[in-house]
Amino acid sequence: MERTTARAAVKPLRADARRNRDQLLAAAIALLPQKGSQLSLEAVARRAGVSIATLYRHFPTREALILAVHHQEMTSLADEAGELAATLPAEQALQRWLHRLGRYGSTRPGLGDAFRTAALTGEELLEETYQVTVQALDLLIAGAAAAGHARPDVRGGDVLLALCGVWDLPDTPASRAQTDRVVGLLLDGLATLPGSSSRETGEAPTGSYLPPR
Amino acid sequence: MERTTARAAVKPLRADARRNRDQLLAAAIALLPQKGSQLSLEAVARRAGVSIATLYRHFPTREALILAVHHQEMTSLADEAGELAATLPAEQALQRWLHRLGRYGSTRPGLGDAFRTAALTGEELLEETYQVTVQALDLLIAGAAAAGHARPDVRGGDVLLALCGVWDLPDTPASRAQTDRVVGLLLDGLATLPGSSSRETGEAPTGSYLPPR
DNA sequence: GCCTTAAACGTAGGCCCCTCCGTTTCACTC
DNA sequence: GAGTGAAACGGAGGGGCCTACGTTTAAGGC
Repeated sequence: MERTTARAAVKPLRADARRNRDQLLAAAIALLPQKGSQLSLEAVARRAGVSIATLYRHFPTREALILAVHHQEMTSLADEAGELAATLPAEQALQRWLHRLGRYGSTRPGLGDAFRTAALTGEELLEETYQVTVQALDLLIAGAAAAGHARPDVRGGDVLLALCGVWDLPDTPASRAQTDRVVGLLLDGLATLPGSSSRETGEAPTGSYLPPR
Repeated sequence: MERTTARAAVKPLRADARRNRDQLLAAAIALLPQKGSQLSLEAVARRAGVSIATLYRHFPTREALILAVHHQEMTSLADEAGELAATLPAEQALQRWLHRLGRYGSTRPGLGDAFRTAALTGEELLEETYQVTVQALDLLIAGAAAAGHARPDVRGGDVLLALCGVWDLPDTPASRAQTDRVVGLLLDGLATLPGSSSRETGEAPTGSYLPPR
């Protein structure tokens, strides 16, 4: 697992750039909880004491900024996935972590939007925070599949996109319950192996094409 | 089923208003396929030959416009749900229709975004097109649950939100396959009854609170 | 300590979003 | 067919998005 691929090759930032980047992140962290994914980028720049152009130089898109804010937390959440996989039966590891991910995302305004956009703009760009999350999911799914407790044909990206659909909702008891229901639904779907599935009787998709990677 | 609730009570529009509304819809239909959910509302207004204020008067939000564009098609898709429920075993009806919905949404740029926003802004406003879809899903799920082929604790809105997360992707073979995988995942999750579920061993959510409605 | 240069910066401007407010137009009555 | 009120309309403006382009500044060599 080399999730920090091609990271030693980056030049260190110039001092002023480093400082501005940190101030932008701090400003975004302060404004995100209230404004969610529709925070004003100009407001972030103002609060950081830099121009809007500087913000765009460091974070070329809104989603890049939001994902950068969550990068550290998401990375350590992904590390937990590795630990769970090492210490628990594969099935439980997957269950625990997916519940954790569900809770995490539903209390982070804007994260769902950012993940969706990251998935959309093509995984080519290896949007880092997104990739870290998908890889953690892939790891857990592969583990459970190897133990015969999950189907192998579903990808981490599939589960993530389905899950983060409910993250946009405001954080209320009702939407927390909804997140739990969706997590449970996805887990049960994952645990249904081909053969015991009821899917064969439905209108079959035209082909079971699986994209590379 | 009275999905056209409180519809006879609305006054007919004035002639000019009716005309402008139609022209706005036509313009949106023409622009949506290329631009998706980020089409320029000013461009829609220009193409329709009206001012931007008129657009906002008819469609107070971007999502209202997009959902209005899809209203007719979504309504007839929802009608098909009723027909399937009447002519097929409940389980198959659910499967067929969900696959159909998956395909439909993934070829309608902007629809996923609009549904997510409709869910977010509170179902109080009974955003019509959204409600029609959720009700169709609820109907099918209830039917399958009554036959013992679906769990009763999952709501149409849950499934819809999870599904439309993948709709934003551009329409490629890869993303069509992804939509199929997610639909399959959700169907299998729905078909897993409490008791046969593997969920009990995981980290349990704090409560099984179910919101009213 | 100066010089150089690539890196980083801010200003300005075009476009879009959305709303306020004064004006126009339809529909209905007499 | 003129009058009237409510409904619908457009212009204008403040603010955010994003980029082009000219200016400033940090970092390393001498």
